[in-house]
Amino acid sequence: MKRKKPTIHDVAAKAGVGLGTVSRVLNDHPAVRPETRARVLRAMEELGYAPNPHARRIAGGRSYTVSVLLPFVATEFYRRLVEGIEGVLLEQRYDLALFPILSLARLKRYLENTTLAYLTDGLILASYDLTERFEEGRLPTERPVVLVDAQNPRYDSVYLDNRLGGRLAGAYLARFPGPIFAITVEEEPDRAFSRTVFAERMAGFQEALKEAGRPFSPDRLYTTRHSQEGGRLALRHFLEKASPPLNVFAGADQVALGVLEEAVRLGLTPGRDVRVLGFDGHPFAEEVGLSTIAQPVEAMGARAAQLLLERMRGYQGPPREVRFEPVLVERASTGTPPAALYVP
Amino acid sequence: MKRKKPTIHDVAAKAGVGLGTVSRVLNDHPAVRPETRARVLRAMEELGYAPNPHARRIAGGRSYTVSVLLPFVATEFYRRLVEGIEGVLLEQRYDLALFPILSLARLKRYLENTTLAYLTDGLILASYDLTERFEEGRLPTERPVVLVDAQNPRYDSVYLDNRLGGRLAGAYLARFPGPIFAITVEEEPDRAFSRTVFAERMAGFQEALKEAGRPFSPDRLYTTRHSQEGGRLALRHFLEKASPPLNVFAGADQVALGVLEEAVRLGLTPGRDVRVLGFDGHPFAEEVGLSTIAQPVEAMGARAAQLLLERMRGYQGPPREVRFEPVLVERASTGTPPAALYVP
DNA sequence: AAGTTTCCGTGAACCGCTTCCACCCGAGGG
DNA sequence: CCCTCGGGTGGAAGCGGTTCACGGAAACTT
Repeated sequence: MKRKKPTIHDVAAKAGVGLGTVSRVLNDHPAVRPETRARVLRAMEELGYAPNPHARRIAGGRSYTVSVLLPFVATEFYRRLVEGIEGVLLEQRYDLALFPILSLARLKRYLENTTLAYLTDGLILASYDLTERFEEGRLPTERPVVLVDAQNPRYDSVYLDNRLGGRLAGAYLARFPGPIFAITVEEEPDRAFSRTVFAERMAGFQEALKEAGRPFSPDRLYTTRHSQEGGRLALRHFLEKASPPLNVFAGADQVALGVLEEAVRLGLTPGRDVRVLGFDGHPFAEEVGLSTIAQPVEAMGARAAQLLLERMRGYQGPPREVRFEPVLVERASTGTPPAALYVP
Repeated sequence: MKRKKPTIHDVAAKAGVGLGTVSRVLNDHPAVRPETRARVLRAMEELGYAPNPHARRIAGGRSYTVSVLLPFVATEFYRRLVEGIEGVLLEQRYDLALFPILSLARLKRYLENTTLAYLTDGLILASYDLTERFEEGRLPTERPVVLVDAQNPRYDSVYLDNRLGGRLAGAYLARFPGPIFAITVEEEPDRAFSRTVFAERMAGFQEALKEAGRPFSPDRLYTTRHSQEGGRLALRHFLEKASPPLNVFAGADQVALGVLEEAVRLGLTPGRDVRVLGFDGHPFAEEVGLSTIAQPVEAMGARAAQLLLERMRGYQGPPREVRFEPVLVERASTGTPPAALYVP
């Protein structure tokens, strides 16, 4: 005896109101007396009613769902980003569907086809600026689009000033004695998509170092993938070139974590023998006392969601760019910085 | 002047037939004369018509979309798996939506809420046997469910015999002279979900080794994450314990790749100084000449999709278990195996 | 007190599709 | 030659919502 899902009719009957009224409650329409609204809401509650998004889509042209296209990369960054996006969306009774981009072929299907993904009300593109893969640099969709963790003149975009982050890192590490090394992250080679965030971080880093009178030589840069083990290999590599104390800037917290891990394993003291500065400001950085250039990932996600909501509600203005700034967070992994600038 | 999307009415008008006929063509109903069908199909083609899945869902109770819930882990495995699933589904005019499980909270939302995921016609759960997280060991859904890369008595499941794979690896490496090492993969600790595939592989491996009279001591097992760099660290670690030639079984191709990489970097010759055997049989293994225990990932995905299709079409039988067997693929990374068994 | 507004609410029409019943027509049977 | 029978087809009804024209009652107007 399985009961069918309750519909709007059931709710209307139970609350003793008309269909239209229930619908209005559902859509936050103002013309409903508070007590009526309450009655309807209670009926919904009791019936365990939830509107059918397909029906809403079909009838109203809106599905109350947005698609988030994101790289298929399991990092804390995307977890935080989605959390930020979701926070805002849920509050507005919107749902979100994630579309991991496993391959270029998948992406094309997402966009060219009339799949469910494509029938949502808006699109958030994370990290990849995929626009150039399409004609005229525009995605083949008529729905609003917002980019996050990427910049593009044609669409609203929310991004972090990675160069500034790199500069903060450079200026900070320049104050310490000892050689300075850096680790940058390379994407998987088979990914056709290019990203520039890590390159920007390193550029800013070297810039600041140079300005501080401590130019950075390329052989002190180690490139690896976005893994903890990469950081461990990097530290070993550095230790072959110089002896402690040394300073390491890692382009990503996860990699920095590997550096810390390996330092401890080798009997070195983080913050003294090896000073490590990460980039991201992920929760785990705090747990392990990792100094880092923190980026407000959740806030960026939330902002992107807001921009998209505005567009979905009809805003037609020119593309907006929202720039976020990272901040330096000092913790134990860099020890106590010298009061004065270090002069080599 | 943006044209609206064509609907079934437009197609009907253009083809000079009734609505019902177009719908029948759409659903492969047999009662349509071939020439009529052709005319309708041509009209669709010319109009660029694609049926609206929301409308189909609402009207017929079917949306022609299935959800795939999978771990948010960027590995070749899932790329292949999805490819296998998709191949079968597309053929049957089904669409698929991916739902990456970023966190436990997300999973709950996918299942408990009335989100899009939940409104598709069927569910494929990859890798995680999530059933035990719910009451009575059943997912809170009435749609058919198929597990892949996991086993469960309550649902149809498609899985690889990982223990057998490990045994194959053990039996094979036991034939070579020189010490035998192994690398296993550990999942991210914060993931609440447990997986046993790697443990099973290692169990089988040790079993076979023991049977071959070459028992494996635990200190020859290195644990790392699923990264290439992990393989590199492992090899370094092994080289501190023994000198070449040595034999390495890596629980995953990607890790094996790191071993090869590091071997070359250290001036060792794969297949002679270091014999490496991976697990997965991913395309890149062939490119680099990596011997491996190959699993038919695409076929597993395809099979899972077939099982699901049967269920969606009404099959009510008891849960089915489909077991796949891995096979050993010999390539250059293990060199030429001795004709006779090696006797220590 | 009667006419206006404003506020709430109602339910028919409709969104794009599936389903099912009615209907047409030609072939086979008596 | 009339009657079935059944394949092929058309279109109304309905899926679960949104929207909108419309109406009743209360609140303001003169």
